[in-house]
Amino acid sequence: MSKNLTKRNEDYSKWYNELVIKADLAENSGVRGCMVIKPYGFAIWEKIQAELDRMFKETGHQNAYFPLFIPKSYFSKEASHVDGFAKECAVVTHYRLKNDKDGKIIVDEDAKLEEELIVRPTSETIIWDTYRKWVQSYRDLPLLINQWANVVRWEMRTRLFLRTAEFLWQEGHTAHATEQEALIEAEKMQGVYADFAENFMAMPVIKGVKTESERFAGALETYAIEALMQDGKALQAGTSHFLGQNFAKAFDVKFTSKEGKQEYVWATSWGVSTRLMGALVMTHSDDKGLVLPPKLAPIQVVIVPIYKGEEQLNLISEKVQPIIDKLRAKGISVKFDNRDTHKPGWKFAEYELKGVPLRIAIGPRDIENDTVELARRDTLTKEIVQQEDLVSIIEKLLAEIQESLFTKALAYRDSHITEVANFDEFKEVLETKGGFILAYWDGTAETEEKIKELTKATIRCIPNDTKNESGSCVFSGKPASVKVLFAKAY
RNA sequence: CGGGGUGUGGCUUAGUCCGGUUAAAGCGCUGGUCUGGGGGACCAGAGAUCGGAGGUUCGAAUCCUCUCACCCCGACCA
Repeated sequence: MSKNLTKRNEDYSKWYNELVIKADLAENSGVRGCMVIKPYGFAIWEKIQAELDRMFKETGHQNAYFPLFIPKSYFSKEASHVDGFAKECAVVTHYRLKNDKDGKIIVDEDAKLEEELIVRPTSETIIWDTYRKWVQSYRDLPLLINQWANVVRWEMRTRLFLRTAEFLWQEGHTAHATEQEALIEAEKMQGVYADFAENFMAMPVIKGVKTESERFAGALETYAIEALMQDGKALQAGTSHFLGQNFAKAFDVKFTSKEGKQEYVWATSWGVSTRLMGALVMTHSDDKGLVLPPKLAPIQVVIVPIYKGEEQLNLISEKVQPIIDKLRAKGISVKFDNRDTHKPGWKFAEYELKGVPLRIAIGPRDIENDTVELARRDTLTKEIVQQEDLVSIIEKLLAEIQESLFTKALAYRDSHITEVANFDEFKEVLETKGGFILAYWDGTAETEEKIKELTKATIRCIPNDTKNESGSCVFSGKPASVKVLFAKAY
């Protein structure tokens, strides 16, 4: 491992790429655009999954699993959906290989599929084709299903976690009897995502709705949570869609209402992906490596012994064991790194790189004084504490770190929402300061497109808490009734 | 998919323009000794058909042709 990470202010993008690899989160694979998620990275993802899964179930959802392959005919039933994904689909055309005359493995042209299969870029079509059979009466509704799966979107340019050709995610797909209920569901899940982002990832997000051009292919409304990264670029961290009756109509999913009438069901879908890993990295980490919020850190506390010779190590191990037991009893994950193959200094740097929130160092001096050295990853501060106070201090500190990461990220985010009144200011802020720009927008796709062309900034969302005010559009000067958030985005 | 670039031990690179001993260095790896409160030192080792195929030549990492892969910048996207 080379010693130094590129500094964030030198090259943020390079810093990110290096960090993901050096912190052992993921690496590129032999397959273009596809990553290998390494054990440490996957452990974080598992924590994200576990918590989200709990939240989904708490809000009444059940998990299920639908196929990886989608028949092309299903896919083409919803027109705008096809338009949105057609350009990035992997297609399975054959089902057999054979040896050619030189002994090379080739595709067997005789084994052509009657109907080609799309590798799912998302599962709306196959799920709605299934829901048709599941839904007959209003009594079968609502249908509240989630699946954890991988999906494939054939991206031209990929970056670990932020955009990969294959990624892991969850996709919720719900069916409701009324429009109102589906709308509430879509908004509810946006709230679940925001809650998760802020309380577990310690990442402040803005809840809002997407403009028509940024909307999911096939949705009537897309609710999103938008986060701000340290380099001033926005990142869409989760989306929840109100699909109206589009998929119900395309797949003929009807139910008999209480009144005995045949009606189409109302739909939502919502998802977050391994992209959250990228968001997590870019929200908190620093030039020394990852900084993980305690609630998602695979290792919350690491203990590094400092010793000379086996005898001292044994003595320290004895002292450490009750500490480990007490911490584990409190549900805190602890690693005692007693490897003799690495030096303390090396380990310190290693765990800083990996973002372990708290580090305990314990050596002969501490044994004498019944103390340990306790170091915080987020502030890089160290203090000497008495062993008897250790567990309660750690509990408090973990909570404090979680809180402080959020507060710090929030302060950064809030100081990077800049309201502008005209387009010169807009460009000025975008170039010099970055972040979100709050401005009046006339509501037209033309304006949105022009601004994107000229500045590369897009409308990230119309914030939920926006007030109905009137002003003039930052670009066109035409009357405008909403303020929206612009930013350059990942 | 358009423009640019790079492929040399596990990693990062030098050497390529201008062909000529046994392909070089740092990191990492293995063994050992000393060490141990912030990536420690020294000694001794292992490890490369120079991305692949073909060609030119007495001789190719170096020149030519083809091919593959990856990276960066654009268009597209969670």
